[in-house]
Amino acid sequence: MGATMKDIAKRTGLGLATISSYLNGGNVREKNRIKIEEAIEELHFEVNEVARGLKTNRTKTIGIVIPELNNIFFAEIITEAEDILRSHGYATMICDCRSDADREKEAVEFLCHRRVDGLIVMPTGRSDPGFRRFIRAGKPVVMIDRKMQDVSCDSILVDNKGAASDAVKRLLKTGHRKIGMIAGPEDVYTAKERLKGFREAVREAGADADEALIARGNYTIAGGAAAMRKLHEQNPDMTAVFISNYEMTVGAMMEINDLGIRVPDELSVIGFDNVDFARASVPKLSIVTQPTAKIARAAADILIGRLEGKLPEEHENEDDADGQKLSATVTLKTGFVEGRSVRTLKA
Amino acid sequence: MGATMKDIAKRTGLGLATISSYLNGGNVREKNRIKIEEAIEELHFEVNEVARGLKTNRTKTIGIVIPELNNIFFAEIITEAEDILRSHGYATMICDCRSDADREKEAVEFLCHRRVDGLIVMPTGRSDPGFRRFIRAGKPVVMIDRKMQDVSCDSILVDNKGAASDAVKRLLKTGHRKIGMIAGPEDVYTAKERLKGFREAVREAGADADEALIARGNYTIAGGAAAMRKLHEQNPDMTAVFISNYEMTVGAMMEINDLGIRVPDELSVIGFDNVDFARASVPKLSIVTQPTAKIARAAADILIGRLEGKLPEEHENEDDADGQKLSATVTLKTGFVEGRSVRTLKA
DNA sequence: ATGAAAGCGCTAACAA
DNA sequence: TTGTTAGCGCTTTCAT
Repeated sequence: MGATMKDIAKRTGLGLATISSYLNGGNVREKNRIKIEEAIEELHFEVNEVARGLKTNRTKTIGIVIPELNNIFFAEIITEAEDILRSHGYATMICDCRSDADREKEAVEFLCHRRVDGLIVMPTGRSDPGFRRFIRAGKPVVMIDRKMQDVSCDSILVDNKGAASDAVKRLLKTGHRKIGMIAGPEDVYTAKERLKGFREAVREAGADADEALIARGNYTIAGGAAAMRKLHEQNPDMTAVFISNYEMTVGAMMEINDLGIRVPDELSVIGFDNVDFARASVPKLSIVTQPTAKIARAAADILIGRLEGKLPEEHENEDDADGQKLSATVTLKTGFVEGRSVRTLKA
Repeated sequence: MGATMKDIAKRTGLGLATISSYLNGGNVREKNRIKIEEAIEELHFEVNEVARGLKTNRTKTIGIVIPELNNIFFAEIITEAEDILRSHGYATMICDCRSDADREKEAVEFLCHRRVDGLIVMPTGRSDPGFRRFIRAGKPVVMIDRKMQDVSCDSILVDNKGAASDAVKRLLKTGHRKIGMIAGPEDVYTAKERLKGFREAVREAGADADEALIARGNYTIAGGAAAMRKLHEQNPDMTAVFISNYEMTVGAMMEINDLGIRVPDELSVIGFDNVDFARASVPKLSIVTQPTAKIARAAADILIGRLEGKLPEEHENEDDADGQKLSATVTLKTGFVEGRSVRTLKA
């Protein structure tokens, strides 16, 4: 099958070390360089990254664990991250854990066995995904969309609270007082933050802070639809709604569609995340956007930095509490795309 | 760092072969089994898949090459395929090549170096993605959404022609005669097939077969929007339009939205692929759907079958023309989801 | 700059 | 059933 370095060595009459040196950018006499290149060409030699990985203990592979691949927000991040990582020679192993904590743990373990050099994780819920061992082994982990106090790893976050608060303020500014919110799961970090932002803005403005104006939607399409229906039933006088992720935005729009509610005449809407969907909606939706490409780049850059730059020294003594200090947290700003789904009230 | 088999051997006083046998499901005396399990537990031993891969020459890793990860159709397939593969112990390395033929080649090469055991490819265009060498090495390749005559690998297809023809027939049945189509790129297999189906149905029914009723849209949102505009301008009397993939459906809907065209009163629409989008549209879109889960399962099953079952014997003599016969082609049926975007004409 | 040799962690023959 | 040993393809001292 594939030719090996030995074959190249035989063919050129050189030693293994010379070939290896050539392959890794070392100095090789001009004459030999040519000989080697010829041999590689003729024998169709390709470095066996597996063998290299065994020897160097670095697989040049990054594991990515996500709740759902089939979700534009995550898919965009991964597309970008994979691109950057591959351009640095890193392969990407993706594990979709379908928003399930057990699968998440399995995935981390799976990737552990595969000896990935680092991990990008977008944790599903509250439970410990089990990558402590990973970190203890000195391998870098970057978390997206979640902060863990007791684990020392880098985090890439978005200003979720600010984004929600900003969206609500836009509604308030146009005269809305009875604003509903479709919130995410109680145990998800981003959902909590977004809800916080909502509450803060409502309270500050002295608008209606009735808890009945808040419905949980579980971050799914079905959840968004159900929450929309509930909000509509419980709050006949609600004039606007803020939906806090993309899937629920789709679900809510379906429900609005089904209920025959006209946007924005009867109900103003601010959604989340997907520009294309927003632009294709009738009327165009106003939405909060997240900087997916930046998130991906930040995650990939930090990971590569840790891997190739100055790694935080592996602490021999595991009970060293200082290890924590080394982790970084990047917080990115969200955006807003204006549509035609918000009505200005006369009142 | 991680414990190795040697450590387990020392700890238990057993030989390497016994440990290996245990790990691979071989027979081990009860006593020893327990000893081994204890040692594994205490030492936190985990098999090093890299070393195993080097030895067995099987990495238990599948490469997936796709045009766009950030695309629901592909994302759904990958989610499912990854799930199945992982449940069989295979890791998945994904390469997004952004619909670029050069990147596609790079990706295949990249995965080749990584010594993946097999490949799932959804080829971008016409050019040879360069996986011939792969096949020649006896490694299985499954192609999705494309057939190549001169390469012997398995293909998973969908009845694209039938799907398009069926969609058009629905329009014809409701009285439409001037039906536009937003077609995909000329060099993409699925696009060609869908266009064929459209033409066939139109011709059979004796409806208007004016070429001006066909606009190319490049399978992108922007392309779909531009094509929609063009169709609208060139065919003031067009009463229906069939859009042949998801991204273009979104784009077309945006444009329809911008142009202020009312669906279905002024224009009937049949789109493609994304049920959620269709249900969230106003009015609900009628669409052709593809069995993504089945596609993924077929691809994964065939691949695993080749890998674990009776591999087609590696032909010692490469010029054996008979190798071809062994490849399978699976063709799956599409579905249709009825919305409210098609108007029945009185005429 | 180059060669010889050891060894990464595992599997697989072969022996016992 | 279990132990011994060689070796997968590479990198990496250590000599030269």
